[in-house]
Amino acid sequence: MPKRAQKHDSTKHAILDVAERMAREGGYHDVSFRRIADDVGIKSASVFHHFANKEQLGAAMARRYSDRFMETIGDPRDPGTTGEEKLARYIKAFSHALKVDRQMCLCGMLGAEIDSLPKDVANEARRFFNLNIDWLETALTRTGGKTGKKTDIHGKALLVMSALDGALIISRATGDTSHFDQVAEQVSRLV
Amino acid sequence: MPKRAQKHDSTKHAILDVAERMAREGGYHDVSFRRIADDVGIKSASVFHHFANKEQLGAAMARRYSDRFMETIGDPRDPGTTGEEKLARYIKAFSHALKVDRQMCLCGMLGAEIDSLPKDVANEARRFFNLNIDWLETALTRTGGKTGKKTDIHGKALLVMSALDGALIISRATGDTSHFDQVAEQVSRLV
DNA sequence: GTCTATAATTTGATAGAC
DNA sequence: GTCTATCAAATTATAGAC
Repeated sequence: MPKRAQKHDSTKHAILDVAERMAREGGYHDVSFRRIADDVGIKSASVFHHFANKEQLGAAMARRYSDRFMETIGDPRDPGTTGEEKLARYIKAFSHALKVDRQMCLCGMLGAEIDSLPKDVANEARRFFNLNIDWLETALTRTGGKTGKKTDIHGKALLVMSALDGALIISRATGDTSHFDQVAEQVSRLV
Repeated sequence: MPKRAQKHDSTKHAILDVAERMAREGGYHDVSFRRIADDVGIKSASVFHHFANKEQLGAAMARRYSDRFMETIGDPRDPGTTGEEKLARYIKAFSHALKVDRQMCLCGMLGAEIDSLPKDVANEARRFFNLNIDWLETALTRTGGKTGKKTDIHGKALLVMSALDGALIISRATGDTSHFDQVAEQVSRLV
């Protein structure tokens, strides 16, 4: 039977949850071990038992976010759904961040900060964007019952992701979630 | 003749320059009085002579950025240029941030951080977005020789700004400036 | 796995001399 | 307008007991 270091890993999860919330509100530089510890209900020294340093915590946080995001949007090759339905699902993931989480997309935030991030954190942010572009290119390959041109699809993927990330920022900055909806509506009509 | 507190205001300008660069790289929370002072070549106590606290420095920085940006993009009612030309100029301003400054749009960064910003800084960021949306709506009112529908124009303004701010993030995160160009090309064909 | 205690550094900010 | 000196608090991080 497999050995396991801990039963539930609940503290590590809780740390990542709090760190993610902080980063999605104020960015990587606004994440603090003390405040994480306070929120989780432990001491900051205990956080270092789970993550060697802030860079590794940041990288784990970004990696977990990316993995969860990719799982949410599903398989871009799923033959059971159309390109339009896949795009709708992608838009829904951003909408969820805005309206349910009421936070930025973590990697959108990290992307904006990219030049100031420790190497491992920056790499995880980069990975998120590359995964998203690939996913969108695959999902948008066939829309309207037709197979599109590769360069067009690449451009559309970039536009979709740019518009949604930007719409998150604008909606949150203006405090008007309908701004996101109006962008999303146009994005979904793009394909 | 008008009294004036100082001749050139050069230190104040230098402080704002450095603060802006720091904020556009790492966000508001990564701006530090000590590091500003080091870069300018003064002591951190001297920075407090020009700005009472970090919030006021941040607000002044955002205000100056907005004013400069609006001046760069010009008069949206200028009868000498078409809506298409105005949009091209708007896109150019974002392109300049990416390729010349090699930094984020300051207010795009502050917009992402909005929930974690001191009140005055957040208000300046909000002002930037409202000014931009208004500018775009005015500039895009007449394109292709026709006057568009108000709701369409509002939506287009939001999409243009969202896409460009998002494209800045994606291009910087992936390290590929052509990603911005591909988004910009589609945005300019939108009108 | 969590704690106390602590180190070394950085942070925003103030008082007061020049 | 800039400086020295200083402060209280916060930061990342470590050592070692339990």
